[in-house]
Amino acid sequence: MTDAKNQKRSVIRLLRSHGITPTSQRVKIAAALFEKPQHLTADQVMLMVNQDRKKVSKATIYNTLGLFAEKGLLKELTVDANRAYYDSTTHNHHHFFNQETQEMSDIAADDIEIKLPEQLPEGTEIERVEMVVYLRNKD
Amino acid sequence: MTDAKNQKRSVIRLLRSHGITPTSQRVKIAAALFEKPQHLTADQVMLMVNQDRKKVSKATIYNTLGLFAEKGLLKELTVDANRAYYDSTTHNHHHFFNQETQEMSDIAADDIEIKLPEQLPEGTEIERVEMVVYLRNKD
DNA sequence: CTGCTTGCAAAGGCTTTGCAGAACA
DNA sequence: TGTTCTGCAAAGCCTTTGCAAGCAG
Repeated sequence: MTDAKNQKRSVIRLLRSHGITPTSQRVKIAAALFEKPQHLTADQVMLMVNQDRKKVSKATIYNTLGLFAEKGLLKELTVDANRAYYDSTTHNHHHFFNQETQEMSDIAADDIEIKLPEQLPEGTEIERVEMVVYLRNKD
Repeated sequence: MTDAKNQKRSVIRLLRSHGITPTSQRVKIAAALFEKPQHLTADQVMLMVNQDRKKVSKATIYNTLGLFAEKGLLKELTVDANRAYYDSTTHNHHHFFNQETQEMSDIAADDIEIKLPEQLPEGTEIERVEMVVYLRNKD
């Protein structure tokens, strides 16, 4: 069996295991996303997925990214007020973001240390912690 | 002299000290913002400022908030993909953000501890660090 | 078959911009 | 008087939504 077919199968398995019906569009999007750890905007996903003849519509890209995030396959990041970024790696970690180049990279878990406050506002609990180190180019 | 007049004078001084020509609209906006530490969206500033007869236009609100942020009077926060928040306190600190209520609050500097990575991506330097603890209501 | 998905285009929310008139220095 | 600022409306960008046609189970 070819590698491509194997990859497709494992993507389908991944979707099913998260309660997502694997349509051809979703499989195509998932294959692009989960190929490697990366941080992508909806537009970038659109470009990756629409290289060939069979196009996936913008609406479906957005709906699918939203669905994947909701089902825990992706993490939506709030690093840039102008557009959403989706992280194909969902384990807990943080980010560098270079605003000049729009490039994001991960901060390895053991390169950072955060001691959170013990006192939270009345009646609340932590949902998640997002830390972003904004960078600029030197000189 | 009245307190209101004194407050107006100090706002004008503040603007001038940051190289901003104090027009009546800017003074009005600044007076609302710097009354106390707070986190406001453009819309909220609009509401605060337009209680009385003399209205400030939406364009001017946006332009002024952008100008204040550029001149270092305000800090623009990226906590919510849907809208920008402006923090009237610019010293370095972090935030709680309750997504259900849209409420933000400060995390006191000594309630938190962050050890940043020593290794930054090639050719970059840190511009700022933004950490947000996203909250949900308990139960 | 019956419901879930897709694609298109239109609508929506926040923010920026072009430009003419008003205010400032 | 020359420059800067304001307000209005229009435009822009990213994202969501309504709906008819298509596909999955």
